[in-house]
Amino acid sequence: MPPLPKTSQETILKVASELADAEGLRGVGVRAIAAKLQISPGTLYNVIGDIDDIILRVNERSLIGLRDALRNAAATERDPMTNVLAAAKAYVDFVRANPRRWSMLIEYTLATDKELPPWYHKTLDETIGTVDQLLRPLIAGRRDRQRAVTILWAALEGIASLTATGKLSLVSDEDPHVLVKLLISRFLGTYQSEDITEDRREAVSRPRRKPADPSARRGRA
Amino acid sequence: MPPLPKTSQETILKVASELADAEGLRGVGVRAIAAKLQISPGTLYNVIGDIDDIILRVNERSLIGLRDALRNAAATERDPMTNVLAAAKAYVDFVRANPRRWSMLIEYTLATDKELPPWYHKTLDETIGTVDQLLRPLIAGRRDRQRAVTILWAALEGIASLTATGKLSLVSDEDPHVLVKLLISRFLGTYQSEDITEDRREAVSRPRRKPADPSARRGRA
DNA sequence: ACTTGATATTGAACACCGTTCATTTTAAGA
DNA sequence: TCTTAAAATGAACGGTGTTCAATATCAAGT
Repeated sequence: MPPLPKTSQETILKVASELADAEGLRGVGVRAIAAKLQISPGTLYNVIGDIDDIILRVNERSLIGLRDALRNAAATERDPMTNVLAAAKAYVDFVRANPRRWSMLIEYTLATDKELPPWYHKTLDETIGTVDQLLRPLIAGRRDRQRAVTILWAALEGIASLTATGKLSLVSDEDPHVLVKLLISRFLGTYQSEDITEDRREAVSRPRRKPADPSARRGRA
Repeated sequence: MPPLPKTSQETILKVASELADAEGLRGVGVRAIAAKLQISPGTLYNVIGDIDDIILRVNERSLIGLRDALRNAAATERDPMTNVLAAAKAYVDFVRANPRRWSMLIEYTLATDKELPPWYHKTLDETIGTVDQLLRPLIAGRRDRQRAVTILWAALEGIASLTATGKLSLVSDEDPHVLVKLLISRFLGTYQSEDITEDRREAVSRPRRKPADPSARRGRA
C-alpha cells in the first residue's frame, strides 16, 4: 500500500501522537502539526476539527492501547488474582512506555462548558469494563465491585500521574510496580475473608435491587 | 489596616485564586488578572514573575490549605486509625470545597525543561509529611510507611482528580467519602496482622535505626 | 520648596497561538 | 478541453505570554 496521504485523519493523528510523545500536551498544536506535515493549518479543520478534537482522539487511542494491553495481559486462564496482578503490571508498563502521552490524557480537561464526546465515553467504558471483568471472579456483588473498580482505577491513575510527570520522585523513588502490587494485594487480598464492612453488609442484606442509572452501563447492555 | 495595595503579591495571588476557582486553569491568565486589578500586565512581572510562578504560588497555597486541613482533622489524640480516617475525610472535603483550584494543581505541569522550585518542594514535603505522621503509629517500618504514604497519596489524588474534573461520573457516581473510607480500611486494615510481606520482614529484622529526615516532622517535634 | 535619584508602573510592540473563510488550486466527468 | 465540485490554502483576526524603553511616582538631601 502507498504511504498514507499527508492529509488524512490517520496521518494527522500519528503526527499529533509523536508530538505528544516528544513534548507532551504543550507540544501538540495545530501549527506544529501542520508544519511537520507541510500542510496548511486550515486543512486540519477540514479533515478533523479543532485542537480539542485532535487531542481527544489521541487520548482515545491511548485508552485503546491501554485496553488492549490489559486484555492481553490477562488473556490466559490463570487464577483471578494472578490475572489482576498481571494486568496491573501491564498498566504500569504501558504508562512507563508512553509517559508523556499518558500524562496528556490525565492533564487534558475540556473547557467547563464543553463535554466529552460519546465515542470517547464508549472507549473509556470499554477500558474500565476490562478492569471490571478482571475483578468479577474476585468480587461477586455488583455494587462492591463497582466501588473496587473505581478505587483501583483512580489509584492507578494517581500512581501513573506521579510517575509520568516525575512528581513521584518528590514523594518517593519507589518502583511503581512494587507500589501497584502492594496496593492490589492489600486492597484486594481481604475480599472474601474475615471482616465485613458496613457497606458490604448493606449489599449482602439486600440481595436484589433495581439497577442503577441505566446510562451508566452502556458497554454491556 | 488599609486594604492591600493593588500591586502586591498578596493581592495578585488572591485574584489569581479567585480566577482559578471560577474558571479553572484556563481562566488564570496575566491579562485577566491585570484587568481585574486594573493594573498593567507588565506589573505582574515586576511583582511576582511569569504565569508559571503565579500558578505555582496559587498551587502552593492549595497545598498549604490541605496541609492545615489534614492537621486540624487529626489534631485530637484518638486512636491512629480514627485519625487517619478523619484526615482522609478532611482531604475529600477540601477537594470538594475547592474543586477547580485543586484540579488546577493536578493538571498543571511545567514545561519539560523547567522544574519545580524549592519552595514548592518544601510545602509539598510538609503536606506529605503530615500523612507520614498519621501513619507512623500504624506502620513502624520507615520503608513500609513510605510506600504506604506514596500509595495513599497517589490514590487520593486519583479519586480527587476524578471527582474534581467530573470524570468520576463516568466511572461511577459513588460518594468519594465512601470510596476513600473503603480504600483506607482495606489497605491499612491489614497492617500488623497475619501475613508479612518481604519488605516488611526486612524492616522488622532491623529493630533500631536512626530517626528519619528531621525536616519532615516540623509540626509536632 | 526644589532637585535628584531610585523605584514602581506603564503600555506599545513582539512572537506566538487557535480559528475562520474568501480565494486558489486540484482533480475528475462530460 | 471545458466545467464544476471538492480540497487546500494562507492571510487575517482576536487572543495569549512576555519584554522593555519610556514614564510616572515618591523619598531624601539640600
